[in-house]
Amino acid sequence: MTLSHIDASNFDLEKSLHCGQVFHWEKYDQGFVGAIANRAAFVKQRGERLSFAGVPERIITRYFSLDHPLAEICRSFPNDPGMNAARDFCRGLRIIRQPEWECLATFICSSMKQVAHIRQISIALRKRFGARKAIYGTLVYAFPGAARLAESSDEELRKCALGYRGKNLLATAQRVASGEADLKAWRKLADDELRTRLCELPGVGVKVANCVMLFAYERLAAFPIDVWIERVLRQQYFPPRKKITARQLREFCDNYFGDHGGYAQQYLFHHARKGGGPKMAI
DNA sequence: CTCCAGGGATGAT
DNA sequence: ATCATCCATGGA
Repeated sequence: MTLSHIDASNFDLEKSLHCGQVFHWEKYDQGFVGAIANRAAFVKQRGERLSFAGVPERIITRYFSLDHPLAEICRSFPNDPGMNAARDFCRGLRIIRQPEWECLATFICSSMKQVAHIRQISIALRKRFGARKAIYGTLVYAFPGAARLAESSDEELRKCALGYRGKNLLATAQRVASGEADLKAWRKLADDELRTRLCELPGVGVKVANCVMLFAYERLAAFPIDVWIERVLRQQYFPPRKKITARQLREFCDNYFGDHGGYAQQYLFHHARKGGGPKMAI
């Protein structure tokens, strides 16, 4: 399998894969192997040169959003100390374009879980139900389609260590497989309408819906609020010990971070988790 | 509005 | 080796 190379300036592969948006990539040689939709891919980065195998260039460019005007997006962030520190720390981090179902299913499983555990669930589902592919003699697994999971069972899903989430995943898989929930058709919906539809699915609340909007539907303003980001926001933007309702927090985020709030959220999130940024329990 | 089940990894003792 | 902690959703 031959390696191809492209210029990928203002891109950080490692950060983009490890900031909590995708969970199935594994280290291999100097890079990573994983599935992009149903194909096995190898990717590695050396400076501004991105090398890859297994998929054509357009798939790589699209998946890693190399077409996003990242410098412009970062300039649109608010100018405050916390945001500026996060912007510096996360240089090159891009929001990955994930297939809708793969993203939805993974984030249903993410509820009440930490990144390390979501990884295990994602890999377990892929190994048990997904198509097996090989690249450089290494096996990688595509994420199983909704139809495959819909014909599974609560018991079988629970073997993938997802506990009570199995019930929600199964019910949502059935709605997607039956066409009752048409994830592709939802692309044309406005943000609020899309969020409403996603929240009607079992196991999907506002937080998961916003993750799916950001990571699968290119809604770059969607701002998922989890406990991590909530800590960051309270610490950086609100007086200590002042009581702020979830609603006020939501309103602040939507107004303050602007059209690329989802990018700002990822940067704040990744900086807080990995950057030793604001002091918090890790 | 508040309370709490739920599962399994991870960190603390 | 056991114990406490983490945490989104949904339902009481």
